[in-house]
Amino acid sequence: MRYPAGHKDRVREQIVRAASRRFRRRGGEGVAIADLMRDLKLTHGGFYRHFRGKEELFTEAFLASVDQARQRMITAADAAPPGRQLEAIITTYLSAGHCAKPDEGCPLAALTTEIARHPKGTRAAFDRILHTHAAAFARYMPGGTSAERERLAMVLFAGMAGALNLARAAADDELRRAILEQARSFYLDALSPA
Amino acid sequence: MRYPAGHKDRVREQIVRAASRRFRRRGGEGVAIADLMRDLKLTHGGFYRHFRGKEELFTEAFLASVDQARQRMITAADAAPPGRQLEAIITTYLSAGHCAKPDEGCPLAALTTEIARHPKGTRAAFDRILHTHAAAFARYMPGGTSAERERLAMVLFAGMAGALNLARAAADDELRRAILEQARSFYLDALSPA
DNA sequence: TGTACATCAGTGAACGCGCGTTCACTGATGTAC
DNA sequence: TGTACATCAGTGAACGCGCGTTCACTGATGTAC
Repeated sequence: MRYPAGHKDRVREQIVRAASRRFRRRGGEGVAIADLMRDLKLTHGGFYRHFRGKEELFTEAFLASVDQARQRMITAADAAPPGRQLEAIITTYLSAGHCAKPDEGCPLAALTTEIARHPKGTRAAFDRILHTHAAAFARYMPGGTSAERERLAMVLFAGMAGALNLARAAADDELRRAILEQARSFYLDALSPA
Repeated sequence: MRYPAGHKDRVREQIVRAASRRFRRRGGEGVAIADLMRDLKLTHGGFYRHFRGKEELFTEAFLASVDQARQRMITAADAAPPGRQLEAIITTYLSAGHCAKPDEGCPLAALTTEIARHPKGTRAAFDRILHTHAAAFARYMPGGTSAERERLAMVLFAGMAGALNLARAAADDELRRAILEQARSFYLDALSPA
């Protein structure tokens, strides 16, 4: 073969990684296959050696970015002192840094609205990753059964994603800052074991 | 003139109303001017007698739908018994009916993510309507100064919008129902004057 | 009162552009014999 | 070992389509005289 063993897999991974960033920054319809491939020093024709089409890439990139975001967030949580992991999750998620970098940030914030408009197959994959995601965070949540804590994690992340999106939409820096701060104190209060 | 007085204003209003529904259902890039005009038994060329372009329509339709959503929500709140208005806001917003009808529902849920990707002019208009919106709901919020209650209203609506979007993205009906229910009890608890 | 002209919301063909996808081709390497 | 052929990731022209926008035109009514 022309290329060394593993070459194709590496290229595919690069496409997925680059796509996951672009999708988060610009949304599904704001990303062109040709631009994406050009960034990787490739041409658009080769794309179809790796994916059936754009929808497949979107789904795969979304799933990959959820996994990546989860790992980062759990790393941040576990770096916190015992008993303060949930606090670390909330303050990290609702930080100015996360707000300023949608392309490296939580794909639930950047893409959930449009996933609601995607075909059912994509949304079924969404259900599964959402479950995986929430299950991983359930242990940081207060409350009853693990199923309850899992649902609470879903609602917490959904709520924080909503606040992050609102902050990102704000044109005024001071308004953005105020939204993030208010959201941090709201979710910290709401989930403190009072 | 060919058309009676007030005709142009009425047509413009119809365009804005139809657009606001389509934008909420399909997103900004999912709406074609020609389709929109065809629904109103008009042709696409006439659109430019009313608007400078699609961006202007998007902004105007968004603002109009926020006003409309606010009026509906305040009507629902004020129909509740005294002391239970906030509860009415939360249960109405997070109802299965609202979840099932994005085109008639809250534009903050349907469009905030993509507004974050719009030009600064659009986002400045967003800041103003957000302020108006939150100020109108501040009186239902618990807590200190009116500025604090206003920011709390922003965070509450952002959070509920996040939960609504998550529920809309879910492919499974049971998951959708569970997200809405968990979100209702979470926000009710968090804001009950405990 | 009648006639010529101006107005302007709406029409629909046409333009230009972006973009997803297809396809014949390339060329380096692997394999068969 | 050498030669002919197969493989296949990547190339880039081309196709088809949707869509935002422009523009010359229509025709009913208002206005000037």
